[in-house]
Amino acid sequence: MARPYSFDPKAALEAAMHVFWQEGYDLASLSRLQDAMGIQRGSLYQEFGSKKKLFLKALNHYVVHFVDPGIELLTQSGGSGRDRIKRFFDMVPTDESRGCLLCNSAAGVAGTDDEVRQIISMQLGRLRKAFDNALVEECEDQNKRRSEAERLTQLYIGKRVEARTIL
Amino acid sequence: MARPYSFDPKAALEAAMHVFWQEGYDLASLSRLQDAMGIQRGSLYQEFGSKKKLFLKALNHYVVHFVDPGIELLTQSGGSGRDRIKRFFDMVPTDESRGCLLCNSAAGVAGTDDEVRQIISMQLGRLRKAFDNALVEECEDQNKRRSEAERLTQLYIGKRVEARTIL
DNA sequence: TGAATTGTTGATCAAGCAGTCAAAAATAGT
DNA sequence: ACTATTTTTGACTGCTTGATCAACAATTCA
Repeated sequence: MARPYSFDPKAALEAAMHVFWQEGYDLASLSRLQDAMGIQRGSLYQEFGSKKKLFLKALNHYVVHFVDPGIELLTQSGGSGRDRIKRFFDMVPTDESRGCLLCNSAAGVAGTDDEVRQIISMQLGRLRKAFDNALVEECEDQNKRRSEAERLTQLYIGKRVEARTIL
Repeated sequence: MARPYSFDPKAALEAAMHVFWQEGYDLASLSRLQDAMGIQRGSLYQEFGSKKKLFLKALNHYVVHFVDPGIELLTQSGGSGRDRIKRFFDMVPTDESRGCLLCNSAAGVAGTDDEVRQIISMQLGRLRKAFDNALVEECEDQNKRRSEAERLTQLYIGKRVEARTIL
């Protein structure tokens, strides 16, 4: 027995994700966010608590929708490991001038917020592990495999950050 | 016939560079900058014009001191190309939690400021060209060389951005 | 010494920020 | 229709931001 929601929290979160993706954490103002989300200030705070909490949920939304599919591709068993890695990099957009929210946040807000830093570190760790998994067939040396997975992770980050510099 | 400077502009610029490096363009407030530079607001504006102009000069200072030496190493003729590339990557710090100002700016302010974007793009282009130059002996195919130079540039960016996520 | 010139200072400005809150609106149960 | 409960609204708060400016200090040249 209460007033029902007039907005879809998932849709609002997605809109917030795009603002953070486009403008970065610092430049994404509450005014800009509430405009994009189509809700008022109070509703935003009632639903999400704070700007940082909203960002963390938006980041999680991004991971689920844009990182997990890649990790799944690397982890599932269709084709050889090298093949899956090739398909992964074929999927990486090079014309997305916003880059990758995870990588942008690594180079940005992760430097001043320890909680964000840990989350980014953990998510990049998942990607590294997925690369490692895809290399398991062709490389038995655990150390070589680890360092190759590391290289591939860095290559992914580099590709997406560099994409931001070419309009 | 006028009052002389009471501060060293080069030293002030270097201090500003470190603030931008540590905190990023947006979070580097004028108050924080003038504290680090040891000068007052008015002097800062008289000498550097605006926050953005100060940043551009600080970025240039960074390039001269931290990027150019690497480019020189890749370009000069000591040892084989592969050897110079190996030495280049041996020099890349992996424990610098601030990462690289150029890469941080690519993932950050380059997204909202076109002039910055172009400068970063140009500087990364210099690095790519230096890699290409170092590959000239061992690879005659111009296309393969270009794409390998691109890979190495992306690897550099990835290494330095990833370094920011591990304390 | 005094006038001219330039650097330095710190108070001040409007604008924008993240976050709060009391009042209004919309529902469900009685 | 009335009450209880929850959401929504937008004005408001105190604070920080980048930038400006008039008064003041330090120097050079005459």
